Amino acid sequence: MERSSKNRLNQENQSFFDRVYEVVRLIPEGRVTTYGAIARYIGAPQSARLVGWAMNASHYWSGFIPAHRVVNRIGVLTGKNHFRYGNLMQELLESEGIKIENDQIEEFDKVFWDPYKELI
DNA sequence: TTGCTGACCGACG
DNA sequence: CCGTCGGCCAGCA
Repeated sequence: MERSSKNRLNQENQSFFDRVYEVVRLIPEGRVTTYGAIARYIGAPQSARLVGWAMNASHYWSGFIPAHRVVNRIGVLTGKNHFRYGNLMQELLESEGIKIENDQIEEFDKVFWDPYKELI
């Protein structure tokens, strides 16, 4: 049998999901980042969709993962429907001082936190 | 086992 | 300014 893709590990011996969670936990309170930025940072620039999938799976994670601080590249709360109720994601962000209008983060460029720049 | 599908993104036409 | 498409990895039928 060929090696299953299921347990494929990258060069740092961590699964793709583990690396995603690691970065998400580093997002400062009151800041947000994007699926694509995370994907780029962990060396898989074309795997932005998987970052979203990882957020979906993060509900089963025991630790705290601030999935609400991850939005799409233009600052829209595309993942809001995956939270326990409709506007939980927005409430969490607003409680951290982020302003939102029609699922769009206002002044997105000011709260955007890019791991590719902030982390070395 | 194969074959979708997804909280995305960039490239094309 | 649209719409569409390929790609990446994991999970499920």
